[in-house]
Amino acid sequence: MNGQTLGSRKTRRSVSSSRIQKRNREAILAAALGVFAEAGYSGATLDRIARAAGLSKPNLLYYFRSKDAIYTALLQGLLDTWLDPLRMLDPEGDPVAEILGYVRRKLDLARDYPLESRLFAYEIMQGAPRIRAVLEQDLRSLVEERAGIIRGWIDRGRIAPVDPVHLIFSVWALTQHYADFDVQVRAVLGETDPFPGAEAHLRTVFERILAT
Amino acid sequence: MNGQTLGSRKTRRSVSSSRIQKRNREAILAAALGVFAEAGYSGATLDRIARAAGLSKPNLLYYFRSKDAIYTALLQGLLDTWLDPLRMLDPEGDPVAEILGYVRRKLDLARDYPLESRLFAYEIMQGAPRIRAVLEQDLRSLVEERAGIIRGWIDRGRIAPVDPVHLIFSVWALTQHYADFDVQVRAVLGETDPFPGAEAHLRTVFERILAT
DNA sequence: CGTTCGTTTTACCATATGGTCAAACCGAAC
DNA sequence: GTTCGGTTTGACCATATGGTAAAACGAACG
Repeated sequence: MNGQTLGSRKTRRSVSSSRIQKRNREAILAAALGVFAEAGYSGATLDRIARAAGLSKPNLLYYFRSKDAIYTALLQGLLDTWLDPLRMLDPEGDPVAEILGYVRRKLDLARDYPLESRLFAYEIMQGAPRIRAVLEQDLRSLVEERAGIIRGWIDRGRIAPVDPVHLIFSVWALTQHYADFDVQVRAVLGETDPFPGAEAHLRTVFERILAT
Repeated sequence: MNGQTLGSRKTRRSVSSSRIQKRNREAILAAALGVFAEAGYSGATLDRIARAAGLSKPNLLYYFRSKDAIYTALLQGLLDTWLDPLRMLDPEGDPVAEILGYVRRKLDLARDYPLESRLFAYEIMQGAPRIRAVLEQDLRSLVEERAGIIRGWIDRGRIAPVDPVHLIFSVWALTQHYADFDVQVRAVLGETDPFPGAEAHLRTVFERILAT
């Protein structure tokens, strides 16, 4: 039985150890998220992650068998959160409000989880080596399904005709831009917080795109 | 006098050597662009770049004094090309046509120079350590100036009111998305070439945003 | 031919980095 | 207090990688 096991028999002993496990694994993931998001996969070092997590490098490797394992764990936990806003599109709701709500939730994610956004961006830009399969299956079918909903709205004349898939791409692009290219955005805007402006802008933009 | 010198006295000798210099420097930059764009700065190795350029590593370092020098040279050459489309906004032209033209030129860049796009994206995402100053000065003033033009069009009622700076961000985001997140886009679309669809979509989108 | 000078290669180095291992540690149960 | 099992550490290793030095190469010129 090694340390990776998170099983929960053995009364007190294993309760307290699993508590430590939980705490440390979370600390590691949090630290790793910061480092990976800042430097990308290859730019991140175990030393930096360990230091950020307040552990020694071998101790870190006691909780995750490799750098890759940490990275993969992060990605795995991310994907669901990342696609949730899209899943929330309600076919029964008001089309414009639904899409505006989607945009808003996505922008909120970009604002509140910029590290996660960047991590994801790095992975995709590198060719998505570890999540390509997920993209080609889960993501693809989710997008197709949601695009179907949007197409239904268009067919019923509830919103102006647009390519639904490219519309979804546009939401991704416009919202993630504020997280991933944060530095550029701030360089242009000065010290102002970009997000209030972004929110207003995106609302206007999508209202106009969808208006019948 | 070392090899870095590109001076041009000494008749034939230096002509032929500068020819070699030019050829090899170009080969190195081309190779490095591919490698950096694929793996990011820290993921790229001199060995890979050298092999891709058909040179040995020490030979590579005969032409550029360091990995950083190669990277910096690439970035430097890039920035101008990247901002050109924005510079071409003609205050005298038809507002909608001008902005649509800008979008189109930017999308063409994304299609024809995806490596450059990704290189740029990596740099920004890493916090733009080597071009932050340029962003905060050249880029910022260029955007402000061009935003002024757009604002003028709005004031004269030629296009619908939008925040001009966020409008420019939107152009960047929407066009670069197709280059930088290419893998994701293709995963969703299947084997289809995304660009024809993207072009039609973006034309529609910006027409609606700008329509009075 | 032989010198010259830009170019290329061979051999090499220091450091960084992912990862291993066995010993030490430590709190809880007996 | 001793034992037990999970946890932590110090020492260490192999490899990768950015970079250097000096010798070898080769085409042009006298």
